[in-house]
Amino acid sequence: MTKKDTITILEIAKMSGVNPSTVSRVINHPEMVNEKTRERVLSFINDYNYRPNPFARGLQTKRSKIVALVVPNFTTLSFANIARGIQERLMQSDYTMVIFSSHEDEELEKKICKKISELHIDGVIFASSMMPNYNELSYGIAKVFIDRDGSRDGIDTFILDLEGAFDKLIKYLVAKGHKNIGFVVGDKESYAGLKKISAFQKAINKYGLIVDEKKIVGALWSSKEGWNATIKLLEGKDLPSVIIAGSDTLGIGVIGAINSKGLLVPGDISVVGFNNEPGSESMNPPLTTMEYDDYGMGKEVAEAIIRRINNPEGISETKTYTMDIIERKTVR
Amino acid sequence: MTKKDTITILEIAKMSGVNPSTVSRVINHPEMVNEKTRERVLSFINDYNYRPNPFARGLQTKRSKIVALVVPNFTTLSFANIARGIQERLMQSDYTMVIFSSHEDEELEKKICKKISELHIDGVIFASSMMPNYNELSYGIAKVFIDRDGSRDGIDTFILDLEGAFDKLIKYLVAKGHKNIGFVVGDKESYAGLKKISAFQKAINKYGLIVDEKKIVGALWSSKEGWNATIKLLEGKDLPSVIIAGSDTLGIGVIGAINSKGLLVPGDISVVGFNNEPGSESMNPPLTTMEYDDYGMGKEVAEAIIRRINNPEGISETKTYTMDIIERKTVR
DNA sequence: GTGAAAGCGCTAACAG
DNA sequence: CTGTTAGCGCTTTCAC
Repeated sequence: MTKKDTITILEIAKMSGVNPSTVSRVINHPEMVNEKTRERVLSFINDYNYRPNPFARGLQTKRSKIVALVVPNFTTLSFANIARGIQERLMQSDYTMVIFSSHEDEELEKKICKKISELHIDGVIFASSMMPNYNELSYGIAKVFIDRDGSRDGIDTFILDLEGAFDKLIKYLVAKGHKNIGFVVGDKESYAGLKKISAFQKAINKYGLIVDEKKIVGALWSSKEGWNATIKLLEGKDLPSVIIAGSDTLGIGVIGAINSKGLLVPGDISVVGFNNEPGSESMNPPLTTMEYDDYGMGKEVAEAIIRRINNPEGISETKTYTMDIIERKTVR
Repeated sequence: MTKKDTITILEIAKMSGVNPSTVSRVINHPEMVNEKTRERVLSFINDYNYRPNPFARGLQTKRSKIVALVVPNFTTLSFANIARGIQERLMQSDYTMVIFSSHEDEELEKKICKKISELHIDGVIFASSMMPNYNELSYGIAKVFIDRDGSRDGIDTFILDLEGAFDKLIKYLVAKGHKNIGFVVGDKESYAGLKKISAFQKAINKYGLIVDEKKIVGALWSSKEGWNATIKLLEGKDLPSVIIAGSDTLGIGVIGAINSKGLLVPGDISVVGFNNEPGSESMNPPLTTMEYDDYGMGKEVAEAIIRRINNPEGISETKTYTMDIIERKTVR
């Protein structure tokens, strides 16, 4: 009720004593308008709080000023932080963000891509999504990938350097004397799981250890699953001296399982998590974990998609984010 | 590239040998069209995968088929689940969801409301948002409230029954012999915090205990804050026999702090969390907590906003969600 | 049951 | 630098 319902460009034009097209120029190409005229028009725009009707504008420009973010789920904290960064940066440039969750379901993702095309969304950010469903998108829509390499297709790419992360981590563990390393991955079939496994193996080899497949156990991404997977890991005689969890949430379960066997962390077995999720600092004992700047990544990703929308032809870039070890109390 | 770029209603009309208005009717009012014609038109629509241009349609109908969800943050898990429910239900009816986070910042929320009006969004779902910034919205936009009572303003309302939850919980604790109950609230200034405090006090009184203000300590919503707040609670001589945490995340810190003092959970002090966040089942020991069906709530909320969009005058409804105790191992 | 025509509000040539 | 004009693609009276 605060605002009069529909003030149009025509009315602003009349009041300012100019043609609608001049008002349009004031908004879209201010430099083309004489300063005096511009100021006058602007004052009416402000007084009446005029905003161009996005439908009419979109019909003409074929731009929606909407960017979509496609994530595999809403609950992974890291995505929430990325989303926050994206949202903030996008708003600055007058874009609106819509989020879609694919639930790691290929069919759903296909539907989402269709929807995105139908809505005439200007750009899409794919965060760790399925394979190339994105060709379901209308041709020419701006794209940015998070955690999936699109550089061959000329798509800007933001990658989390998992290989570097595991390199750092294994090196650190080896330096502490650990040789028998277990890994509770998370969902082995998921993209994130697959990448972690390969990075893990690579680092294990690099530091002269032997990859024991039995020490790599899968679990869906919940603590409970982490617990169960860890129990399996603990069944044999040959106990690992440290267990890496694919996420801190998983780590909760790992520690729980270890304790349930009457073993202590880190006295008997050390534990490392991933992502520095809230709570990990206050666990008992506080969990050593790996982290990166997801919020900052979100900002940069938003920056990239805006750039790409305005310059579809520009050469694509790849940016890598490194992870750092947050040392706390679960590694001995 | 999969799809030809722009197939319009005109082209479909030509191919089907009818007027554009007939195609429009097939889509929007199929019952007005002769069955034969309808089928023929429909077959072309499907073959060419025609979808009405949302700009043109919106310009005409003043509807965007977009619903906004305004949340105080992206990271609270309960919101993520609500969002998932909303998204799923909305997609079924061909609506798109946009999410905005206000960061509990009133200015930002005001800006968001403006933006929502500008975008001609059809409906807004406010999840535990600030005071009545919603009058910043354009008049007549459909509204639904989560966790804030709008019934006096004729707004559909979905409430989490915190009073009922605390009633249940305190009753349960009293039955187990607890008389000295501490409460690590979370942010005392936040809406959620305020409501929890008042529900807590009410229940305490009802069961004949005395409210000791010193036993109600604030904290921002992180585990670390929960830890610090708990340390304060544990400073006096008069230790509580049970501590309620405003969220499971907080609960992690509570348990950590208790342990850090050389005390055991639940041996020395019992702990109860809120929201049954993932991981709480696998904590050590598994955390007793309160839960409700946030995902289901999301679905119903979406249902309500769609109903409201299509029938702005209907009488408003209020639905209350109850919380249940998930008994695990932290209460003795 | 269907067609014709107008117009939603805006932007972008094209003149001047 | 500014006005004129056309038209984006759709829905909706109003006739027939």
